[in-house]
Amino acid sequence: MALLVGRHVNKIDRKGRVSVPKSFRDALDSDGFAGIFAYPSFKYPAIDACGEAFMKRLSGGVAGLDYFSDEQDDLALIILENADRLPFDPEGRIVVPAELMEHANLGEKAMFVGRGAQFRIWDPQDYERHRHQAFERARSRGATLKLPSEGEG
Amino acid sequence: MALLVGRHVNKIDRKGRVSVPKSFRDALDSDGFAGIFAYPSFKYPAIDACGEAFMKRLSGGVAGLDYFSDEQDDLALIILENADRLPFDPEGRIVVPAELMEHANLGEKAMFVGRGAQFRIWDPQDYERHRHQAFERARSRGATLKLPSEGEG
DNA sequence: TCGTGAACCATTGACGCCCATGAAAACCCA
DNA sequence: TGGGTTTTCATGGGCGTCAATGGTTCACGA
Repeated sequence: MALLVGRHVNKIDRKGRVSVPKSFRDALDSDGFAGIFAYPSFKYPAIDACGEAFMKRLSGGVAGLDYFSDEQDDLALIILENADRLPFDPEGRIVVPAELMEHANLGEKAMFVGRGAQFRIWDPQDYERHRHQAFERARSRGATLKLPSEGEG
Repeated sequence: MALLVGRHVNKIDRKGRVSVPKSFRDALDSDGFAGIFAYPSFKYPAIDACGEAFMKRLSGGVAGLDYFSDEQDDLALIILENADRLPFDPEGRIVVPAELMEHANLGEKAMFVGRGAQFRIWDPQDYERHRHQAFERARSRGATLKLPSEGEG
């Protein structure tokens, strides 16, 4: 699947509709279902989202996932139970359920943040704070990154 | 992939477009996506950039968490979340997002600096200062470099 | 009949595509 | 080796298309 990257701020209209960025739709629509799966993030006031392929990895083989450490089974279960299936309308928009709106503290705008195979939806201001903090932590720590060797990616 | 080397200064036009040096485009266009991925550098007022293959290594590293310590995981996330996918136009130019323009202190010109598998984009004057400092540091430290043996490239 | 939600249509503004120009480097041939 | 020619690359601007957005209509269930 094409990588989900970049940040896009879109408006949430009076009906609760938001356009999913075109590049995200393109990356996801090979997944079989024209829409996204969304569930509340554990660590942040944000919405985690992905396409059907990734969701199937969660539901099918939690065992095969390195993604989550010790409590991976529990987490996958919680994700599945809390996930919403949000189809695109003909213009590529979704309707964000009230529960998720509240969890992510969403108001007039929603920021879509690409994370490779998934993406997150934040309130733009919350994300800006979160990002700034993460940046500073990494900088003050003098963070370095060891990459997997070529071909393993 | 061919190595990215050399320094090139190109002009940023009124629309925010810059030509990516031809030699860089040639080295990257075997990556599957005709364009670059760009994200702000931690340590410098500069833009880090790479092709899709390199970005997928990062994305893969996040998904296969084993490769990363906690710190490295954070860092990879920050890179992924801050990355922009910048496609070439038919003339081989990209549009630099306002946020990156600001981070790298870019004005009328952009300097592309090859770094092997990636490259950086600097304001030409900032780079000159940075380069001078790095030179001095290395000299005063008596820097040496241990190379991997042939074949481990 | 009324309320809810989804499909349809219309607007606009940004972005990508196209062509034209200029400059520089590579190339060719005498 | 030097001059002339050709190709390629960087640059600038105009224009068309499409993505994002807002409103209205239509279908269906209560």
